[in-house]
Amino acid sequence: MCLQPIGIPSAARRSWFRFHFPTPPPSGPAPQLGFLLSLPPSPPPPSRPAPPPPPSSSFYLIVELSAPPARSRPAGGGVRALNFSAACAGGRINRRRKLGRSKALFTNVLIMSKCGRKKYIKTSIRTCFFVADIVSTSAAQPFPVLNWKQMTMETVESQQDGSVTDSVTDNDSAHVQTQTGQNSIPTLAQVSVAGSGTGRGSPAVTLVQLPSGQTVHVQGVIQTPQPSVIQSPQIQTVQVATIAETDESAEAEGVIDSHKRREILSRRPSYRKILNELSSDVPGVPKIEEEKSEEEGTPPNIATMAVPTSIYQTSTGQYIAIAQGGTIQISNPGSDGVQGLQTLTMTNSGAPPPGATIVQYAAQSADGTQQFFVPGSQVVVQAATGDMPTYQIRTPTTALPQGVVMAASPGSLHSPQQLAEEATRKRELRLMKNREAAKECRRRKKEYVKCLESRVAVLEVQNKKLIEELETLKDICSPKTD
DNA sequence: GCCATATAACGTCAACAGAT
DNA sequence: ATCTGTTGACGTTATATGGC
Repeated sequence: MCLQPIGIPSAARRSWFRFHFPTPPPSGPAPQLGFLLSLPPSPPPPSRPAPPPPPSSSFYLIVELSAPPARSRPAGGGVRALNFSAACAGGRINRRRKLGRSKALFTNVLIMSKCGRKKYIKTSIRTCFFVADIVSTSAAQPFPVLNWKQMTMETVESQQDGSVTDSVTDNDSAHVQTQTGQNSIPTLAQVSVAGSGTGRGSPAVTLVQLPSGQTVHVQGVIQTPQPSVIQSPQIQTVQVATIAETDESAEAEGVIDSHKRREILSRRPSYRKILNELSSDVPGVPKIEEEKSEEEGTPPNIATMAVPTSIYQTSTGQYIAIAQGGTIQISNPGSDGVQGLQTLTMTNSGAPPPGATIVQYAAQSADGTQQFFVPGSQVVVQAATGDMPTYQIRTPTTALPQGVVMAASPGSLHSPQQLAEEATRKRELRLMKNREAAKECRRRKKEYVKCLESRVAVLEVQNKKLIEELETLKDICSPKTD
């Protein structure tokens, strides 16, 4: 299964992913729906089917739905499914009415698709619905390894009247029939609700009934298909140890230690730091890119301004072009020094797409003094030499362009009006940057939380296994009374 | 269908930390 | 000292959900 972003513009408020199955699901008679499941494990999955995973005593059930979104994904719409599992492709998981609002209670489900306003029908599984096996919880690979698995889903008819709407009864349930590898021995697992927390933030408890009759409690079942980057307790331990080693003065040790401890507790490391630290430890985890500037040679006789950071607001969304070493070449400056054709040379892919109309464009020079605002400009691909495409930003003006403002350095500002304009521009620029920063921060936080939840789920399963093992060993070792 | 509530994402502000 | 990035807090918005 490949994970691809659905065609949502970058300015969209949600990130949605659609799972594409390598083969279309067999169009067998309902309710038996067979399809092939794959997840991107590390290393990359072989062409299906993958070797059967080792037998495991427990698994996570991750429920997702079919029907692709009918329209652009609305805010909050269907998002509830994400509360429960790792990704969503549209549709939703219906909740049982009598169980309150807690997202903990998404486990007893019917797979349904919205076919109209507040009308839901049973639907075939087309996009994602998968069972992930946890096959490894070792220290070297402490996170779930998700394997390919061929599975069959069986929907259960409503025992009431068969109509599947919002009024799902308590008897409704979802059955997942799994077939591992070539064995094709169906094992039936029933998922039912075991918890009843209804408050915000109450833990999700899923009771998974295994074919053997064994039940497994799974809390906070969230799986990320990519390698997990949980901050492990070991890393925290190392950090503390390092701090302790740097304190050489025995006298001040207590004071400094407590001070540093306070520092550590007062503000935890940023998500970027955490994930980057982990990415260096966990191979295959992409690093969050740091901004670097790199010098570019510039042709002579062209007015050139280094652009450490450029921000574009185009008609199709906002783009932040981190012009790493990029330059803005004013190849045809007008009398104001800006009017005319500007050529933006980018060294990364942060530039707006060709054809995008720039609503707002702000560039700051290396010394932080000059800014341009060129609304209405258009991005045109001028040339693509090597890996450094060149874009032209065409201003729509004839005479002095509307909205084109060239701000001189602060030292040359005289009137209060100019100062006010400069302050306004700076504020707008900062707001724009902060807007993007907040978005990025939220994204990192979400990733971080997902990882933590995944870690919790793994550790709980591991804990359960260890308890079982302990009980078994106790039984073996305990002296027989009779 | 209406309404209250839940949820997720957003924008902004402010505080803080680190870089310059 | 100043600038800039990061993130918690807060209010807003849009939508789904559930009860009536």
